[in-house]
Amino acid sequence: MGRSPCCEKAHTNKGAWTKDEDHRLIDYIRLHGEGCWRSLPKSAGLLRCGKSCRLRWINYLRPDLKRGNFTEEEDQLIIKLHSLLGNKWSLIAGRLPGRTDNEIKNYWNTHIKRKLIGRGLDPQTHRPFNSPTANETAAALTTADVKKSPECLGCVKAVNNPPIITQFGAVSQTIDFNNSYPDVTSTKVKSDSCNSGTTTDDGPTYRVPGQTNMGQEDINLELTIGLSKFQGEARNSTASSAESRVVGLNSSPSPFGLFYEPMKVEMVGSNKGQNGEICSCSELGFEMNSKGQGGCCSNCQRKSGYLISRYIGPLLGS
DNA sequence: AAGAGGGGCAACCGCCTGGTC
DNA sequence: AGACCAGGCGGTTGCCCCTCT
Repeated sequence: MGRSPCCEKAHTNKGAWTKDEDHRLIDYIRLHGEGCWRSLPKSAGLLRCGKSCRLRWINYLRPDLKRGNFTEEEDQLIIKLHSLLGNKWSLIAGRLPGRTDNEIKNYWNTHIKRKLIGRGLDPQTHRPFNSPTANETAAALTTADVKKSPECLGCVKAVNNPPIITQFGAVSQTIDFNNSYPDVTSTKVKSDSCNSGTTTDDGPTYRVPGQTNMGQEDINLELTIGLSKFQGEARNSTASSAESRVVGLNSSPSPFGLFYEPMKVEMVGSNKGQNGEICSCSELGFEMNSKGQGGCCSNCQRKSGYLISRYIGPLLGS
């Protein structure tokens, strides 16, 4: 089945954007907000494809974009994230506020790739070129894996044959589920859509599919597994002095110790009554989104931000 | 000073996914 | 269930600019 073009290509401009076009787009979005990119060009008086407008806004015009060179910290973070996620630029961007997937992708291809090669590392596998297992290293979780199997890594394993995974290879240590998230079992975690061992008592260990330990010692990923600030609060949920507590979970916990959906939070103490949901970003030490309500995360500003924090936040530490 | 070559990056293309009807 | 649509994503292209000769 063919698809109709996203816009009438015969009457659209292409190539570099002019200042006038930028201003029209900015003004329109300031007035009406983002969304409905298909109809935006006509409404804004732009002879552009809706997709082109979206790209221009997201990659260049958005006011919260960070301009300038990448810092050494950002470099290291990108390398870490790429080693875990592969070319999932949008996920990586979700972890770097103010940076876009396109920017990171370009930066990777023009700078970091070369940097790693200079260190004798394969930029795709993050292993030394002479590593005998370099070719065996598969990409980390794919977007498709994540989207198709949001319940737990057990389901992801089913997508990623072979399914038996008993070791966490992206880090230099194995993760004991109970140790990495000791309170999951004591806070009545719902596991309504998957029963493939997410809350077992015998402490199963996991690894990211396709990754092994071999060669990892050559790259100090400095990954840590630990409880986040918010998890710490949840751990104290029985204490009367706690300001908030987890009262429900939309989904099961991951073996990484994260929830796949925003956590439902009941505020107690001085904030009583301001119940809502909290983005997993909070687990990384960020603030709860405004008024504690669910929806778009005020920190990451994008859905992929949720994903990144949900899936690998704890691996990176808070 | 001018042309060649390469790097950097904005923008485009085509495919995928999720939502709706 | 499947067709359709909008939005989103990763890969690639092509232009501009800088450096080198």
